[in-house]
Amino acid sequence: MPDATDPAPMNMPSRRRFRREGEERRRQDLIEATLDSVAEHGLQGATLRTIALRAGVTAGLIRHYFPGKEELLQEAYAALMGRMTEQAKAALVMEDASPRQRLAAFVTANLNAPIIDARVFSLWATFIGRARADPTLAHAHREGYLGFRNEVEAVVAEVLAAERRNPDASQLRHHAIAINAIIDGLWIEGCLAGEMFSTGELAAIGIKTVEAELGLAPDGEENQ
Amino acid sequence: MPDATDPAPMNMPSRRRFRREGEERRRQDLIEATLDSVAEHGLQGATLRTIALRAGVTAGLIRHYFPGKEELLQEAYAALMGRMTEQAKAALVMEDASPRQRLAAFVTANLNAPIIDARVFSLWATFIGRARADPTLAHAHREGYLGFRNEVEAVVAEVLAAERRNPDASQLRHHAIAINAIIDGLWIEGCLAGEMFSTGELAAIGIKTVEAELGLAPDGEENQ
DNA sequence: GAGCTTGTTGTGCAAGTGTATAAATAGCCT
DNA sequence: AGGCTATTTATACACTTGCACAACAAGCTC
Repeated sequence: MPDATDPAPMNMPSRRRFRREGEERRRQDLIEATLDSVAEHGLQGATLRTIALRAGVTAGLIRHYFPGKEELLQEAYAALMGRMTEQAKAALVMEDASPRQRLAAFVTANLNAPIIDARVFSLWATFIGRARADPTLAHAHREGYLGFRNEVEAVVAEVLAAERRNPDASQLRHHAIAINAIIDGLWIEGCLAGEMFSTGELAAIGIKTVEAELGLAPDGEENQ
Repeated sequence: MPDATDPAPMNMPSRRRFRREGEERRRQDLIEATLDSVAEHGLQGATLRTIALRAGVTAGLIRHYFPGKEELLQEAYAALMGRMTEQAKAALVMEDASPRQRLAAFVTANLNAPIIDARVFSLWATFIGRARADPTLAHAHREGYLGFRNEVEAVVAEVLAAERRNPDASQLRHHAIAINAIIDGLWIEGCLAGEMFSTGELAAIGIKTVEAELGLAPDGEENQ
């Protein structure tokens, strides 16, 4: 009579099968699995075993690619920020568009998917919450923030130049700070309560508010 | 024969001395210690033992006041949000002030200490990062956010009424969303990079941006 | 195909986690 | 002062965590 307690065939000692992936591919997968784990369970829930399970490997492998958990998390955060700013800046390099149109496109890009996304926001908040205690994170954020704000300031300068206005450096800086705040604030609202806004509504509000901040006359297509 | 393995003096059985504090006091202390721990070490570093140490008690006591760690964290978050919104709203109840002045005071209150504070921001980010996975946190945030936005919308209505403008509900809502975003965005900038702004600078930018959003004529004290 | 490199697995371990519970004592009531 | 009770301490426990390491096998080179 066969062994009823053992559901598996007799070849017990067989190890788990595996494939050798390229180094870059594995690192990428592990980073992605890390971001998924953090987004879903927070930093405390993102254990090496959880991450490994999600990446389809066993926990021990992580140590083969990263010195420790700390470094894995840092690389994951860097990857996240890189992706976000990259997508955001992409809207700025449009050819054949007036500065004002480029600014509007920038705002629109930042206030729609995939930038407006609950998962991304959750990750951002989780990591940024540790920035105060972790100088590495703080520095990474500072760089990203200043880069972003400088982009904004550059477009603003072009927009105002096209309007034949001549703001001084201080005014320019204030505009950049304010516009950055508008985008960030609406981004948060959209990520946290996305279903309260219809499609494109946040972008429309954003453009209107930014143009009001810059003192631009309302566009021809809408009045009041 | 005496126990030679015991390095301590003979009066061993002495326990740690303690005082019995009132229930409300102890709960308050534990919540504060929890917020401190979370702000300093993140959610993962906020262990029961760390919290207890900071509160000057032993870990076991926490279970006497809270069913579990989860509930302690939830109460801590509620306390944090309560304190923040309370301080913010306080600026709105000024007597003998025009709506426009009250709005300006509201913006100013939200863009200075103690609302602008790296520790508070760190806590906010840490908790809000878990909102997606924790319905309790999500609900608490939603309530706070809507309450805040409604306050803004009410003042905006008064301000515009005083200016003899007659916005419809949709315009009012958009103004509230935008102003909320401006405040939130500047709040983040101030918390994360406070030393980049001079005192009162953020509040000044905030007021100017908000008034531009509402289409208010610049105040008499400043031009351009 | 044989052999070698190294990516990958599996197991083990010490430290730390939240929770449970028994033992002690501070401080009120009489 | 003496006792009672609830607050507080202290210890135990089962479990998880990050990390270390030895065994293994995938897939290249010859």
